Amino acid sequence: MLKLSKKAEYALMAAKYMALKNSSGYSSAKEISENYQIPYQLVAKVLQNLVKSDIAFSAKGMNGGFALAKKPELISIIDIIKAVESKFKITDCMHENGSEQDCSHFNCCKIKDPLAVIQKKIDNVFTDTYLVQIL
Amino acid sequence: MLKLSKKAEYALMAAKYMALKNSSGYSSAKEISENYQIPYQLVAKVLQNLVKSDIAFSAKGMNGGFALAKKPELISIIDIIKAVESKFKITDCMHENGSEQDCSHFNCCKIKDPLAVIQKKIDNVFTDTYLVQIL
DNA sequence: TTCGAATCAGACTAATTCAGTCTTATTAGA
DNA sequence: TCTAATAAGACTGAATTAGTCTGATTCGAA
Repeated sequence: MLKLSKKAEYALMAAKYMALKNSSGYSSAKEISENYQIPYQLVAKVLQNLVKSDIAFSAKGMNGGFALAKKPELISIIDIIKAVESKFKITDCMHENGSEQDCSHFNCCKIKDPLAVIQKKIDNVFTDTYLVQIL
Repeated sequence: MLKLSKKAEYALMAAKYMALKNSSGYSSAKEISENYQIPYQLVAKVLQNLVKSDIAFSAKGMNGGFALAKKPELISIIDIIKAVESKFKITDCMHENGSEQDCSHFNCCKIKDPLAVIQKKIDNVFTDTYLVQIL
């Protein structure tokens, strides 16, 4: 319960790798996979997600790879995690337009509002931590 | 990801029910189940867990049931959640005596320490919220 | 003293989620 | 044109979670 997914962990690790490599060229998925002992396919997928969210960019072909799009001081880890995990909430209903679809208790729920307060505090924990702090 | 379990939700709801009922006798599992639309067996199990953790006490037999052992101002919701969920960590290794058993990366992990800081902050969010705040 | 309403406990099942693999396509440089 | 890289999605197996079922125990009241 309340666990981060492997995808989220791998995304943080990959971002860290690229940040440490700094501006010295691209990091390939294979390179990160081998250095940090992460399954190749998973790192590759996670890196693609980072590109889609404009946290990193990629170059195809030989000598290609991935690199951060911004400085580590400017990348909040909540953005890294959200790039790979859409559901980042303590309950299923905890999003805009939450409805009975998400939870049969939606209309009679006794703890929705207090949990929303807690959700906001947890969001802040991640929002206020930047990539540079995990290097 | 990062979701609370149903057991945790039900525990908070059950605690809230008992708190609202205040000192006017016992609340039976059936009563809570019907009022808050929670499966009977699950509420019953959750209530038993609360008793084991000294958050509530029980009375068997007819007219028996459950009641809070302390005032809602004195019950932190982290205790309610921990009563029903032992794993309350963002990673498997995030506990005393974490080892290679928990995660094959344990000895080479690049993000363990920063995640421990985040874990502590999340713990504080729950520790600093009391039952009285979710009534 | 017997019956019913309640707690207590644990095994079991079904559903969902998650981690990881496999396969194939695409791209660009040597 | 060959090779090393990204890109993308389907598939599988494992693990977790939600919920059910069954039965035992306890106490009070009729």
